[in-house]
Amino acid sequence: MSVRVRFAPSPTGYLHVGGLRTALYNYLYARHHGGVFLLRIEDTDQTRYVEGSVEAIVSALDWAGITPDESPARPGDAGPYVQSERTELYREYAAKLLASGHAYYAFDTAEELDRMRERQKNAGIAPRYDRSVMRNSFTLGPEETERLLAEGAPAVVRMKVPISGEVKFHDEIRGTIVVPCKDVDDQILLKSDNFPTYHLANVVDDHTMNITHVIRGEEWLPSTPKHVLLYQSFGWEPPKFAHLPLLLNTDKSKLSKRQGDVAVHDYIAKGYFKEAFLNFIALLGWNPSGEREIYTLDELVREFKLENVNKSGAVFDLQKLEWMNAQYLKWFVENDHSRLVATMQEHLRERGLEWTDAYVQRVLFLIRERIHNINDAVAFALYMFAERMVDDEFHAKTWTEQSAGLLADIADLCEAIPEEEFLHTRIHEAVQEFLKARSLKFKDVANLLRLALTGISVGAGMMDTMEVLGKARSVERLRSMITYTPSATTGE
RNA sequence: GGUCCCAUCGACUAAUGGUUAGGUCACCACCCUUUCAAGGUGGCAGUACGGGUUCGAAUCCCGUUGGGAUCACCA
Repeated sequence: MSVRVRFAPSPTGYLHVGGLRTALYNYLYARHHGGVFLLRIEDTDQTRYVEGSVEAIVSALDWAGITPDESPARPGDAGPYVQSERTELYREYAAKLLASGHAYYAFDTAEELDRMRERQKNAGIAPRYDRSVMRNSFTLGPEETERLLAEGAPAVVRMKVPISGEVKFHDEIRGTIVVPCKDVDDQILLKSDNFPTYHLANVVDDHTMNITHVIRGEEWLPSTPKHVLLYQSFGWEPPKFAHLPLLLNTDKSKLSKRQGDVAVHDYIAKGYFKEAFLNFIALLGWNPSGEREIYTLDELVREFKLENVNKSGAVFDLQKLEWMNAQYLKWFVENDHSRLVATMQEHLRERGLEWTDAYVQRVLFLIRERIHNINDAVAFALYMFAERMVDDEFHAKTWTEQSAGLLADIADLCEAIPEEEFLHTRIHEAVQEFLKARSLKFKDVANLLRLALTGISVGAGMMDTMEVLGKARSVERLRSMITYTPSATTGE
């Protein structure tokens, strides 16, 4: 049977980076085996639904390029796999379980359940639905149950977990897992509002959608025995399970909003490349056993194997993400810069600045090894796009008695170079000649030039910077520095 | 607390019974140098602990400890 996997988020806001990794592994697994990757929206809890989150999830997936083969966002496809649109289906299946004796009705109120849990807590035992004392088909008897139902009393359907025995299943990543039935709760399957809970909907959907592999986060491991029991009750062959290690905060707890950004959109907004981001999260919990760090999506597809997925959680380390993004940045600047130039143009427009693509590209090339993220490019080299802002501290440290004279001479010397020869090699030549005549080293004027040309102490090489800046602007900046006076400080 | 999962440098990981326990990020030093980077070279740093099994254990088994997840009419 060919592989069919699904990513099944619930629409409660945004796509979590852990969710993206789960989606990615599902996608990689499907592509690797020539299978199908599906998206299913698990929205059976109407109270938690957040407007617009389905679109947010779909757009994040789209950004990453791991688009589902069939999805609710693509009308006309085999979907729609939106659970709230299939509630009738779950009710039918709940009825089957009721009929076969694998489920029963319960009429307890929220308060009664709270009290039950309170008692259990005080007695030091695990909170679990106590079938023998609560109000349900068993304690009430068939007639009373029928009467309550006929009256329309609020009722839920609970799964009837065997008293003894054990549930056993195989996890593709963790091996055999065994849990005693006595530790499995009589989970609610159908809520009193007639909506299914996750457990029922999930099992019914995975079966009816012919899902072959359930690849999901480790947080689902504890409820998997319930699911296995449900498959058995229905007489269905369960899919294969693979529970992925969690993505962790620095303190090793489950990656959460409290300790940093967890929404994929946050990282999109920060300017990370999808290639770098995918590469990075792919390697969190999985490794193809080599010493390589950089992989394209196609390469990930080719290499991906469930058996290489790790068992233990992985800390989401921003530093490594930064490094990886910088690697991709350099590569893109040198090989495929159109997207980057477009991004920079956007940032320039926001500042009311206008430059040609060709110029923007030259600046980008100039600074490509000094930034990690394309979003930093314009701010980093703002002096290339706008008037230079002089850092007064740098000025104070750099400026000496000789500075004015040196700048005047170098400005003259630059002026003498023909426009079309204003290239870094030619400028270098001229400056060296000048320095030699004065018995000076480049070191002696480097910071002065930097001050005049960029205003700040950090940046690309001076000759290259001048070439990109152009003759006119270079000369102008050198000259205007001569008469520059630092803005008056309050002490003066 | 019950149940389940997990355990190699600070972080991500490689090594599936025999390696001086390897690589990457971060950190440190040096080189390069025109500041800052980038790059190069080197360094720091790990098999949680205790028992077994074996000629031989990071690797298999048991226990301890530690961490995590989960225990809703949420997913």
